Amino acid sequence: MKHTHLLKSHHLKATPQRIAIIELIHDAGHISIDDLYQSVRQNFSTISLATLYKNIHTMMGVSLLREVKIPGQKTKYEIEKESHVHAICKSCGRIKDIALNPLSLLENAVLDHNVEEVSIVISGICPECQKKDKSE
Amino acid sequence: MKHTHLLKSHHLKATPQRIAIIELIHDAGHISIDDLYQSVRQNFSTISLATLYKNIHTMMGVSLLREVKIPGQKTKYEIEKESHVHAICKSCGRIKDIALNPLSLLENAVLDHNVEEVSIVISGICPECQKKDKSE
DNA sequence: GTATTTGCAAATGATTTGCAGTGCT
DNA sequence: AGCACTGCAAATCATTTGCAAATAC
Repeated sequence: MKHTHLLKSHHLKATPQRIAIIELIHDAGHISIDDLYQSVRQNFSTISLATLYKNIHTMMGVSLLREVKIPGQKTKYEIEKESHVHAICKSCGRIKDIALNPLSLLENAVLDHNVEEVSIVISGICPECQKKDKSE
Repeated sequence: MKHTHLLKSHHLKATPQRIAIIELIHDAGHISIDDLYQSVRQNFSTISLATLYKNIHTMMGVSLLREVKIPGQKTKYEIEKESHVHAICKSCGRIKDIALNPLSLLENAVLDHNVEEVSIVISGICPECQKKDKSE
């Protein structure tokens, strides 16, 4: 499936490089710049890292991609979708998405009873800044 | 309070630089390398970034410090303590720790009803690797 | 006294920028 | 046609390494 529509719907020009980038990130699930670069190069031997970085930032700007930062790993990127948990294996390094619903969490985390570390980050506007914004 | 005992209890030599580093991270809660460097320099004008990095890695190695990676921010470091949630304000950038208990979560997240994004990462050993390990 | 740590300088790695040429719509 | 995108090279920022001198225990 060509991901042209994903780009168009986010008001970005659908260049072949971008289509390839999305295709690869989609297939990989989560991918680092290096791995992405190696893969894209197989179809676009002349693509530059600069182009990759620029596109990734452009796509993050329109909420098409999301940065995944994990302790001890290089930054990875994923297609933005509904909130989910990232489960990392300390042995093989693979990342698995777990849906945010009780059954799925139970099956994956509790029943496998192998969770060693949890890192939760939430973001929003803190109460102080909410007050400030209103008074401006 | 001198954090000498923290170092000793983790089997690390208590150099004045290390004591200052821990002191500052403790006071700041979460701090980036840059900010830490600027602060430490006020007491150790000759300290080098290399020393900072080396010490931070040494201390992470013995689970005294922990890396905090947040989308869109530089890596920060904190003293390792019981699991907690990091709440980031998108406006002022400040990071607040929220204890992992229902009341605290309710008060901070739900009652302030300002959570825009959630990022959860769990790590452990995946079922496949657990099997592999057993059979080796 | 010895092994570790420090601080410097230099190397490496990651990301960004400027700009001329190209290509999408 | 016009503006955004690409790719190159160079710049910048982040992190690591090697090594001689200093220091904790």
